[in-house]
Amino acid sequence: MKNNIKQLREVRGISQGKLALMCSVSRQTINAIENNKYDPSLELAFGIADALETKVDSVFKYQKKEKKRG
Amino acid sequence: MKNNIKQLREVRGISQGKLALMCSVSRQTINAIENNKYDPSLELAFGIADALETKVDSVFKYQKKEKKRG
DNA sequence: CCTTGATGTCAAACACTTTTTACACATTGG
DNA sequence: CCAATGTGTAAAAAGTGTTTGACATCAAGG
Repeated sequence: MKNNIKQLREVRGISQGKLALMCSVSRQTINAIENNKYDPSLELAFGIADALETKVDSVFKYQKKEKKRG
Repeated sequence: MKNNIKQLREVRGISQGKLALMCSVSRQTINAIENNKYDPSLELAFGIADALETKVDSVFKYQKKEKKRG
């Protein structure tokens, strides 16, 4: 799964912390998702898309699962 | 979160079991999601949308969280 | 009646997501 | 220097999603 949260965030001038507030999650959660540590829950994916005024399908793109490394 | 998996499935003549196979998850998982026991992971949401030849935003609609009852 | 396929439900176990707390570095401005 | 803001990272604990195995109901057909 890849996402363009960072780009969408930056053109809107929203920090990770602000986006976290808008989605009611921790700043670390947004940071981890942006950096592909893990995928958000479906609910949070909708929250993020909503905060960025776009669609889930526009923020996230599915791609074959990448195996986790060490 | 609500979804129209059942309707999308039925117009395509796909059973819960078949959809489960297409998504590589158990039949119970599809059943539980259809019956709003819980929301799928984002990855599975994409898998379901894909199997039903539509978009995540078309299959699932976000709505205020419903508190769990005993 | 018996079998088969589709659906609904439960519980235990396991894997993954999220929170919390804490520390690090860079930049901006007093 | 010191404070504030934005970002990256880590570990433990809590919460959520998924699998497996089991059992129940309903409908269709031998």
